[in-house]
Amino acid sequence: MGRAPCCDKANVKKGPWSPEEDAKLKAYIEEYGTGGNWIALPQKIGLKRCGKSCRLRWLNYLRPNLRHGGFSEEEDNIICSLYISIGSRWSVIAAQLPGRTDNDIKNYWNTKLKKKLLGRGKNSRMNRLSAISGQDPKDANGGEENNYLQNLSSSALERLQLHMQFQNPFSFYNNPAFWPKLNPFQDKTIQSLQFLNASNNQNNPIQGISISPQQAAVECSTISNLKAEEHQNSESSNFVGQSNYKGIEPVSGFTQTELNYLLNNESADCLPTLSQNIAEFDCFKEMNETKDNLGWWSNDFVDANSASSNSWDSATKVNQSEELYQVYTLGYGMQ
DNA sequence: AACGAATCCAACCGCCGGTTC
DNA sequence: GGAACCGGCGGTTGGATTCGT
Repeated sequence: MGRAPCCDKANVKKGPWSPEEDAKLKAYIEEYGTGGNWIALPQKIGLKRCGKSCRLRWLNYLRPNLRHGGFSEEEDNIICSLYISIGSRWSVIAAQLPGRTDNDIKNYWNTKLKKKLLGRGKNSRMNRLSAISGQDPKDANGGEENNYLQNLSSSALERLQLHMQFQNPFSFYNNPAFWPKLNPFQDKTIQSLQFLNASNNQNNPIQGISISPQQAAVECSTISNLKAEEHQNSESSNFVGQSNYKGIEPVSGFTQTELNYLLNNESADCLPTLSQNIAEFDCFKEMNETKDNLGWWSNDFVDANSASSNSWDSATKVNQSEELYQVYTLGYGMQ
């Protein structure tokens, strides 16, 4: 049996709100509150609107103390940092920015901040390729890479790209207590890695691999429940302080200086590791060009997932880890 | 000035989890 | 216990606006 619609869609108005509708809704809520029932609200007021639409209008536009546009650099940093840490949980991010709505932040990220952030890295790569080859940067970045990108969800890709710009000292594979029980997906990864190892020249082991296939598979797996719970438990305690967002220490480990560099073109001279990584920044550079370093994967993968996993249900975990598995296997030509 | 492309953002959609009955 | 209901959320859409040629 299907779910009953929240309203009679044939008799509700859709589209932009008129000033009269806004005034009615605002006046009623300010005087009587929502009454704990958005669905019944439009009928009480005499609005031909869906209750959900009323709720959205109130929350995103009419309620007091809202700010629109004009995001500060500090807010940019917070949004960026939180996005990298917890993903597209806009309501959580909005909770750290007084006066901002999740919708506003989501739009701001999608239209401006994302481009600002990822554009930097992309340009760095393009410029580097251009300098090396003398080619037009647009041509230097082959179509094959674009095919990889098309196979990824934007969220997974963005966050992976951002994570790749930094070295994270947290070593997942050095902490067996965090290793989850293997599931079929992980077994698949193991098999792929074993195949990869077997097909590689035994005398030419992949340089720099410091982990076993089992360990790599663990890293490519869904993040362990332990890490998820750990983060979930720590999440609320992180978001405390004089202002709402003071005290946040994102799981990604971005420092203020690093974020300033990414967002505001500040100097990276004082960031040897960062500047090195930025200069080489591209999602699949290491995969495509060297196949010799899995170090970034272990840390970044684990970190990206652990940070966002606290809201995953089991199906989502599988899907997201599958996405990252795609990153992994596509990059190494396993598929 | 005119047109198409790109961008912005308000609003909608559908899913999920919690609550109520 | 489970169906119905509701609020909340993130993803997506499409109209309006701005930009580039």
